[in-house]
Amino acid sequence: MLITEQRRQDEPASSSWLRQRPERHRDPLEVMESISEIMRYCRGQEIYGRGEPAEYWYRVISGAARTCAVQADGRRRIVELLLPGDFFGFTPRDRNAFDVEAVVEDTVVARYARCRAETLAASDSGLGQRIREIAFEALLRSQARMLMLGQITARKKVGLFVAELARRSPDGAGETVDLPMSRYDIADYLALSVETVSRALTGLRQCGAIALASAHQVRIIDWSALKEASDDSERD
Amino acid sequence: MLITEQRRQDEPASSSWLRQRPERHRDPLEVMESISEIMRYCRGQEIYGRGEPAEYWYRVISGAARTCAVQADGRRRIVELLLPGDFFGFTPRDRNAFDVEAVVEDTVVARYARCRAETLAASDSGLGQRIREIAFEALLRSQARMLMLGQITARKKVGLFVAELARRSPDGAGETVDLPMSRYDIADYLALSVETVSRALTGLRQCGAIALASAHQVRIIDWSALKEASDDSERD
DNA sequence: CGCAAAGTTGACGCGTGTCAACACCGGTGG
DNA sequence: CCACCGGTGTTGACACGCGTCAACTTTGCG
Repeated sequence: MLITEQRRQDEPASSSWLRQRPERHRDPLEVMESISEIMRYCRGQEIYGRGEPAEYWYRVISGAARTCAVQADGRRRIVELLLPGDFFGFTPRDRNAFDVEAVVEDTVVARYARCRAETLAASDSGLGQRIREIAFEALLRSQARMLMLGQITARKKVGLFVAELARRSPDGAGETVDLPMSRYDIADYLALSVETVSRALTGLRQCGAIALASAHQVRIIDWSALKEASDDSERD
Repeated sequence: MLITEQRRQDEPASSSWLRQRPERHRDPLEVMESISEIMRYCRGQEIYGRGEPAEYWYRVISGAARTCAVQADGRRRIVELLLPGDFFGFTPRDRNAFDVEAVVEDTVVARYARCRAETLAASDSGLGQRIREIAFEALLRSQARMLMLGQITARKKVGLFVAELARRSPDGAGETVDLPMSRYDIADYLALSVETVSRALTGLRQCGAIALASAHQVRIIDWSALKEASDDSERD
């Protein structure tokens, strides 16, 4: 199960965003809070850069962040979208492989000095296991995302993206989702052009799958139409 | 305990496939060999299935394996291509998320009972750290693969695929690579159709980037043309 | 009010999926 | 030995969806 699920923008500074484990055992992660530093970033601000020494592990507290890469042809690609509860900064080397930037204003992040965290994990095997589990979750997320990327039609990609965002959004499977990112971000995330993302969204709207309150507020109307958005039927 | 048949590939040293760590310290993974069981699979045979209890971690000794998923529209997708040295079976839940099958005949795999491995890691923090590191590597591989998937043209996807396979192939960056898998596998791996894969390969051949000895033997001629295969110049 | 960034919509060319036909290869049985 | 067969790989024809370029509208901010 996921640890996440819990975050809300307006959580107080405590560690209430840390999902409590089932009753009698506390989450081993709590011991890592002793070395956490809270950082706050502006919209677009770099959290760390590619090639820098990987000195920290991070966790999103509130807001959102993106993992960016620039490929040979100059296109930017967004490798990961990081939401509250997500860890990042995991790398097998001693240098970071990608840039990470804040997506929204006042993105708050906890960071943990890597060497100190490793030391903690060495003496607390429960913590070590928990971090492995978190890494496995990140891997599974990445693989699930790959399936999304492999979709043929743009409408399916965008539909699955909105659905996933809704599933992970604060109120669980609520019907309204807000897209914290710009169309450009979505395009780079799904390996599409901005125009195609825009067209896919209006297409989903015309199909009756979603409604767009504002450009960043999506209300999901027909959940199944969203996910299986291939039925090229309607055209209002 | 109970390693019956060591992989018979002409490995001289007992665990030469185990990456030696720098100097004075042995790889912590070696202690995990005490609980390894060696398994052998036929071409196409299932190693484990989606939804089964995740009881083991695995490592490819020789041969190759693929992580498969079937998406809603019935298409098969290959999520991971597992080559010798790669670990798999990592999942945050208690059930496997995907199917894994052997790609080539006589694929040999070591498996480690998950609970026993966790116990070992709990008492040997070096091992725990090493496993985290391996999980981070798997994550990085997955992310690198995503960048490959995000390429626009099929020729770039296939070119990068061949290049990566060459880089990871036994003889390092040798000039001849053999594709252990069928065109169908490549297609499902790159989210393309079989025909497009075939066309991309002949396109690369006509561009002078590669030569095809047989259908599964690729000789790399122009390395840069392979990677930046977008210059839509020649057409023999 | 005015400017710039972000988002939308249209027109058009090209790459890829699809369907189809064919070539190639290994195995089987007459 | 050859005929037959199924699986695999290649090539062609065609339609459609996406990228690109362009123009316009909307939003946000001073």
